[in-house]
Amino acid sequence: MSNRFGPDLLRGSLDLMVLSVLAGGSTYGYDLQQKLLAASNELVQLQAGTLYPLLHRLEADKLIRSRWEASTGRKRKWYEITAAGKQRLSTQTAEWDRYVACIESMLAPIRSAAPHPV
Amino acid sequence: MSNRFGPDLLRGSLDLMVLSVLAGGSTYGYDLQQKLLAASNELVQLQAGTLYPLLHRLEADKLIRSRWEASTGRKRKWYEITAAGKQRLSTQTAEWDRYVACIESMLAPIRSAAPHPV
DNA sequence: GCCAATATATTGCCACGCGATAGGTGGGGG
DNA sequence: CCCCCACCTATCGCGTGGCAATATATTGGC
Repeated sequence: MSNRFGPDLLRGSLDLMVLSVLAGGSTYGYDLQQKLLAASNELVQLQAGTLYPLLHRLEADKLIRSRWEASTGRKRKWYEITAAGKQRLSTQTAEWDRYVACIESMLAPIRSAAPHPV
Repeated sequence: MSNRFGPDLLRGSLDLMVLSVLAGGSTYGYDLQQKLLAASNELVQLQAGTLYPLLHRLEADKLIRSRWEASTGRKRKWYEITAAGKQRLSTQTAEWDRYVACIESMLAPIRSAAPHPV
């Protein structure tokens, strides 16, 4: 099964989501996937082919940092948000807010156009 | 100059925006571009290479309908939303709402994490 | 020992925003 | 009167990134 949102919707905010989860504490890929699933009320079901390339991109951009760790039992690749990542999270959040406000103002007339009459 | 939002953010909601504008009345491409610019407070500056292919896609999907019209002076291609388009607008709006709620719930802990202390 | 869940990774496909480019029309100023 | 410029639509190629499919290894339970 794939994602409940279209791939296009996700595209704008996947980085934001992942960074925000990692801002709440370090974790590894598979667990991140589960956390997103839970935090989104089962709506964001990230595929492995989406998740891992994304993490690699974020790491290449120095927004996150990784380390192989076996102390917790199984060998897993733990990710941690960097200072640059936190900064990006902040600017991305601000852009997200502007974006939502923008769309909402465009949808306003539609919404008030009585979908169900008084 | 390009769009003020990244291409990825736009991707999820461009259809929604265009349909919502057209739901407010028929118009032609160039004017739609200006309307979006104005309605978004200059934030959504759609390029021609984005706008026209998008309109053609929406028309191919029967969500909008076009007609060359010269009665208003210059020859322009007028677009009108169809019944299917209105229906799509409605479902897309609902999905948008779920999407925003989802992201907002993920951002909530970040926002409450004292960006500026009490 | 076998199987399912856990865990990471890669490849190819495809959609689409964007920059660049092109072509045509109409009106106002020189 | 003609030229320029704003207007208006269109297309091509590029890069990005989500996704399905696939591969591979590990661990715990039965």
